[in-house]
Amino acid sequence: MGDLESIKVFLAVAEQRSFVAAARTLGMTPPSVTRSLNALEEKLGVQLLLRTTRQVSLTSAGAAYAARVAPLVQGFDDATEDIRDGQSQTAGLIRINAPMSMGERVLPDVIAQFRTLHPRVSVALTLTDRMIDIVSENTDLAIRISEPPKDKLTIWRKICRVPRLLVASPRYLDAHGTPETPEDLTRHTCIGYDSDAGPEVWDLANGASRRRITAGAVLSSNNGDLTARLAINGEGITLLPRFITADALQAGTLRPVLPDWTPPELWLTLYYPPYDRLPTRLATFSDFFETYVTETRPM
Amino acid sequence: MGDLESIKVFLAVAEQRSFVAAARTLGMTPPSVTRSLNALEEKLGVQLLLRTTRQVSLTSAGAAYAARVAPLVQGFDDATEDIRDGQSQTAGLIRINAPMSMGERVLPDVIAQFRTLHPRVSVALTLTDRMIDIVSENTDLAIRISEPPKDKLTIWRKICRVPRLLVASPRYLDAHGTPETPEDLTRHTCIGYDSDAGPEVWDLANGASRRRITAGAVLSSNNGDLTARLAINGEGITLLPRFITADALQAGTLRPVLPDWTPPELWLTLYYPPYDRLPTRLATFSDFFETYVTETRPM
DNA sequence: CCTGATTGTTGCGATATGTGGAATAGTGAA
DNA sequence: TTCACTATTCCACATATCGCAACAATCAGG
Repeated sequence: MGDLESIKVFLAVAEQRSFVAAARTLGMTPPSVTRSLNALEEKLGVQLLLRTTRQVSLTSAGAAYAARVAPLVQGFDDATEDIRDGQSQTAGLIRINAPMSMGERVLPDVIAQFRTLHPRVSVALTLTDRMIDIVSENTDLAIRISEPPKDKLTIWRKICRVPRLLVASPRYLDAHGTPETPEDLTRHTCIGYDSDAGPEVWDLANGASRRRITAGAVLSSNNGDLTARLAINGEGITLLPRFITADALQAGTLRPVLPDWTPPELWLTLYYPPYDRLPTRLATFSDFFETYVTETRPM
Repeated sequence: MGDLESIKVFLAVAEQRSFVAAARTLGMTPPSVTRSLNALEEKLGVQLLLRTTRQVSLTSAGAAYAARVAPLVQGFDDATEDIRDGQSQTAGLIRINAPMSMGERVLPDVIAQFRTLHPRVSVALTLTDRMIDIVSENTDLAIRISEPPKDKLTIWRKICRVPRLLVASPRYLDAHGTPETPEDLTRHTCIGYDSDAGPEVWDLANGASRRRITAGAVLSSNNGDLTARLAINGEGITLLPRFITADALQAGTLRPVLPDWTPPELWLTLYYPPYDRLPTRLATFSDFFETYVTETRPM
C-alpha cells in the first residue's frame, strides 16, 4: 500500500476514532484498515494508535504526526485538484516563443486581448528568430513563419498564409533602375535572409513561369525588421512578409518590385511540443490566435 | 504503486531530466520509472513530461506541479524523520495525569528538573483525583496512589510505598480525647476518602492484630489536601499519606493518632496506555521519577 | 452474572498487481 | 550511414493485496 494512502487511512481513523467507521468512509474493509495502519506504524517505527476493541485513541506521537501531516495531505489534494483544473479549464501558464518581428507587432495585442478573455492564463513570451528546439527550450507553443514540417516529433498547425512581396526604396530604384524581369534581379543587390542552411533562394512564379534567384550574396540579415530597414535605407531589394513592410509601403518609403512574380507561400504555423493531447489552454489560445490573425488583423 | 512514491519518481526524473538516471538513483529499473510516471499522469489526467528518446523536459503543468509538491514531499520526509527521532530519543510531548495533591507538591520540581536534563521534552500536566480511563483521556502516563491493578489492558509500574498515618488536630484530641485502641475510633468522627466504591475502610494492623474501621460516615472528601485542612480545623481524625501531612505534623497543627496501628500499604504507581513497547521518553521519565521519589525526595 | 452485539485482528484462497529481463522503436552523434 | 543510447513495450513470473470468514476481546443490557 502506498505511503500517502496509508497516511490518509491513519488520518481518517484518528479523526473518527474508529476502524470500521474509517473503513466505511474510505470504501475499504476493516482488515485493510488494520493492515494499512500496521504497515505505517512499522515503517515509522512508532506506535500511532492505542487500540482496544472498544475504543481507539492516539498516542502523543500519533497526535503530533497527525497534526503535522494533515496539512501536507491537504496540500497534495489541492495540488492535484488545481493541476486537473488547469488542464481541463483554460488556466495556467503558456510559454510562447515567437520571432522578433511578430513579437513587436501583433503579439502584444493578441496576448492582451486573450488575457482579458481568460484572466487565469499567464503568458511567458520569449522572442527568437532562430528556429528552436521546442522541447529543450521549455516552450509550450512556438510561432513560426516557415514551410511546415521539420522533424517528426513536433506537432504543428497551419494558421494562415503569409503573403510576401519584393520591395525596394524609391531612392534605390531611382539610382539603380526598376527590374522588369526576374533576370534583372541578378544585377541588383538582393538582401537575403541569413539562414545557416546557406544563401536564401527566391523561387518566383508568374503563372506557369518560374525563376530561381539566389539572394544574400552581398547583404543579408537574420531579422525581418532589420532587413526592412536596410531596404528603406536604399541598400537593395528584398523579399519580406507584407505585415513587416506594410507601414513602409503605406508611407511610400518602400515600393513593390516585380508585383506579378510571387514567391512560394509561407505559412504562419504553430508548433507544439510532443504532447499526446494538447492542454486546453493551448488549444484555446491556438483557436483565438487563428481567428485573430485571419479576421481581426489579417496578415 | 503508491502515490507518494510516484511523485518522488517524478521529481527525480524532473530534476535529472532522464529516466535511466532517475532509475539509478532510486534503485529501480527504467521500465518501472516509465510505468510509474504513466500511472501518475493518468491519475492526474495531465501530461507532466515531454519525452523524446533523447531528452526529457517538463510541461508547464509538470513544472508547476513539481514546484508545488516538492516542498510537500520534503515535509513528509521531515515529519517521518522527526517522529522516528522523537521515538528513539527522549524528546516529544509527555501528557501526564496526576492527583491534585501531588501536582501541587512534588510534580513542579520533578518536571523542572527533568526538563533541564531533557530540554526537548514537553510536558502537558493535568490534575485529576478520580481514577481516569487512561486511554480515553489522552494521557501518556498517569500517576496514582493506589493498590496496583485495575483492568488488564493498562500497564503499571510500582514506584515506591506511600506511608500513611492517622492524624488529628490537638484541638480535636483535647476536645474529644485521644483514642487508645482502634475500637475507640468508632466513637470519633473519621474523615474518609470519598470514592464511588462506597465508604472507605481502614484496615489497621498492629503486629498480628487486625481491625477494620469504616470511615467517612459523617464527613468525607475526594481530595487529600481538603481532608487535611478539615482535620487541621478540628473536624475529626483522618488517614492520609505522610507527604500530605508532613508540614502540619512539623508545625504541630496535626498529631499522629494510634501510631502503632498501620494501614495497608499504598503504592505510588505509574499507569501507561496499552503500548506494545513504551516510547523512550516515557521510560526515561519513569526512571527519573522513580529515582527522584526514592532518593531526592522520599515520600 | 451471563448473553449478545460490536470492534479490531488474523488466516486463507483467489486475484491482481508489480517486477525485471529481453526485445523494439526512435533519436542524436560520429 | 552507422552506432550508441534512451524510453517504451512485451511477457512470464513472483509477490502482494484483497475480501471473506472465523476469532478474540470488550462493553451494554437483561
